[in-house]
Amino acid sequence: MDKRLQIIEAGMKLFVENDIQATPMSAIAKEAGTGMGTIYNYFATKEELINEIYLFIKQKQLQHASLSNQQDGVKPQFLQFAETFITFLLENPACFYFIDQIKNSPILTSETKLQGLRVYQPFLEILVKGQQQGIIKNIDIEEILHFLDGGLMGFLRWAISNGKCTDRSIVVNHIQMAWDSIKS
Amino acid sequence: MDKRLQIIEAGMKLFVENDIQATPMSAIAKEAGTGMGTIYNYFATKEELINEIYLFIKQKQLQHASLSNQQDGVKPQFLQFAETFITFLLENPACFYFIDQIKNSPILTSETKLQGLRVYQPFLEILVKGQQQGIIKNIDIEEILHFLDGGLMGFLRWAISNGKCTDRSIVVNHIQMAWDSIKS
Amino acid sequence: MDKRLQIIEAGMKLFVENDIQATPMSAIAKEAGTGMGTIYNYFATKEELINEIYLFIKQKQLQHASLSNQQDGVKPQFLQFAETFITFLLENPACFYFIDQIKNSPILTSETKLQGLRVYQPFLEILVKGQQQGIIKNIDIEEILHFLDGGLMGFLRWAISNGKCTDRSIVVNHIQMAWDSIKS
Amino acid sequence: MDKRLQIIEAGMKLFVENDIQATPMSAIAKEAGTGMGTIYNYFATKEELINEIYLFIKQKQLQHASLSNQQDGVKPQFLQFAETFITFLLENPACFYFIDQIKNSPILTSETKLQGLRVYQPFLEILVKGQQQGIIKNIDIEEILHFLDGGLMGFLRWAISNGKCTDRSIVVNHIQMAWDSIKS
DNA sequence: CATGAATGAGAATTCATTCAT
DNA sequence: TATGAATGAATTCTCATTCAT
Repeated sequence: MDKRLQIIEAGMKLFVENDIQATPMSAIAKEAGTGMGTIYNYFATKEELINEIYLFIKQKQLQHASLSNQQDGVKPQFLQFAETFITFLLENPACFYFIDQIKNSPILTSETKLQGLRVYQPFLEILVKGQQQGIIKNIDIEEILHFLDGGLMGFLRWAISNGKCTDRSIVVNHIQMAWDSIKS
Repeated sequence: MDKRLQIIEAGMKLFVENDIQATPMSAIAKEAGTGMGTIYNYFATKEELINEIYLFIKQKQLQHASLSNQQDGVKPQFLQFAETFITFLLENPACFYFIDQIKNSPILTSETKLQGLRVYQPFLEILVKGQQQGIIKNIDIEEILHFLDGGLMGFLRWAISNGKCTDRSIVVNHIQMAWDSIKS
Repeated sequence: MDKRLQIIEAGMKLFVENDIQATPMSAIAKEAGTGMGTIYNYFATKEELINEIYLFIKQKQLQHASLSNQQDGVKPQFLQFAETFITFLLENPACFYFIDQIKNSPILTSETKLQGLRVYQPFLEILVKGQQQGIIKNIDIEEILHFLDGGLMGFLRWAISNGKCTDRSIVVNHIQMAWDSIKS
Repeated sequence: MDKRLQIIEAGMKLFVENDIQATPMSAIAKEAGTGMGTIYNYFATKEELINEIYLFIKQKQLQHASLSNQQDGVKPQFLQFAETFITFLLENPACFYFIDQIKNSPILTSETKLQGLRVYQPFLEILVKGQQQGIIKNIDIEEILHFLDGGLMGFLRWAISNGKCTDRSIVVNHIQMAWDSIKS
């Protein structure tokens, strides 16, 4: 019924399966069970569709992460946030692959990239608090963020590609490395 | 004179400036100062050209990194290797952007990806030695590698995009985080 | 209005005028009054278009020939069939040229060639009946067929090239030679 | 040693195996064991090469046929000529395929076609003599020729494609049909 | 809103021919 | 005379987007 959602989901599926540039809009229409023109009623261009899929995923990530950040200590909050973050992507590999594929592409507008960063807002606050308390290294917060984000994505790429999605020990390992890298 | 090299360099330049799928072979020919057909005397398809550019960069990375690994301790070796690695990419941003853009694309053949991994061989040996000496965390070596690689690329993406290429302090920060994340 | 038909007819016309390999798809589009892409909505490749034109002509031949084969004797039936066959091609020289040009080309799939042979079905039946009645030489039916077909095409090539299309006497001559060659 | 001959033979071989338009000059150079440019020392264009191959085959046909036409009667001469003609092509299928492929192509110049017709000169003389003696149908000599030529080629196409090259009975059948078709 | 046939600019690739060695 | 790397015009085919129904 919700054509817009159908199109977003069909697009994500095919973009991930075949690469964005190898996925014609017609294939998305077919997968979504709509006509070609219908897509253009909701998204002005292919690029806009891609941007909207990106934001759709980011939205889901945010919902997932914000459910539980009521802990008080910096370290527990960090661990908690990292785990929910990882878990979401491990459980939604299509989301991971899409984000990984598009993250650095000029197809994303700077506005979209900016909105995407909101997902990290809770994370930034934790880091800042940690720095104030002297628990976390006194390094430019953005530098830390990009290091952690890159490490996370690299780890997930390996984990998902090698079918380790259900192996909890590697998640623990990863969070351990992440925390050790930034604690004072 | 060396047409092959001219083409590789023109390809890298344009692929990085405009995105691969937005760069027609004709543009590469023009940039390289050759005819269209000449490219196809050296590379059977656009995909082969891309694979060869990837291997060309990896080759340069390897030469750069292997210059100096005569240190004896695990930590100094690690720091040394990480620094040369980072330095090379900071000084050759086009190489970084190309690798970052193509690394996970299905355009790269598995054979190419395999050859690309050779760059990390010295690194792997350091990590293994470190684990044997109990200096480095006892985590699957591949997991560590992908975490570090992802973190490095994420950090470089940020550093290069924000014009921090010449700021030596951030390199130090990064190496610090990298080492802390894996040491026991 | 019927784009498919327009394209088939434009293709036949140009292929015959200029040779197949000298006729770009763009020229066909122009002649048919459609866009380039429209052709590819109906025919997946140039080769498929060629195959379909061949079958289109064969279809027309079949319709033309099957109108009148109610005669009873073998000889009258033979003469009748031969004449309708010749007449059709004499009156549709473009069809003749196209068939003559493509008949032995590897561009035609074996499936297409097989379907094309259906045109000769009524003819084969006449020949078989003639052999049973001892009227026709007792030679492998396929050998006879290829001799007659070759002779017919050779004759038409000459007749059409020399503007004898309307000269009824040569048709009579031809049929005479054809019949004499196979009668016991 | 004789580069010209090597090139002609390589060209015939590849044109027959792959179709003319699918055979690049570079492939011919390779097959002939010469450089690309060498071909152009002997033949100004690809078309000229094709014309020369055609004439080369016609030349061989002529030599083969003219060996033995000393018989005196019209019918024996006819049978003799037809048989040598058929035999040559059955024994040299590449020649047959090449001629069959190119015979009606606009690639052949009218001059080339004219020269090619010389092969039939002895045949024409036999036919004329036969007509004068009332042995052969009183039909335009060219019409007869094209009928016979077409029938012959059609028959050979079938015979060679179906591996009947060594089956002498079909040659006899064919000559029988040919003679019956033209005799008074 | 929904549809999908029509469109044509644009891309990869081929290959006959040239010419410097 | 022999060579084969270099050339670029020409060709097939794709696909984002439009618009009449």
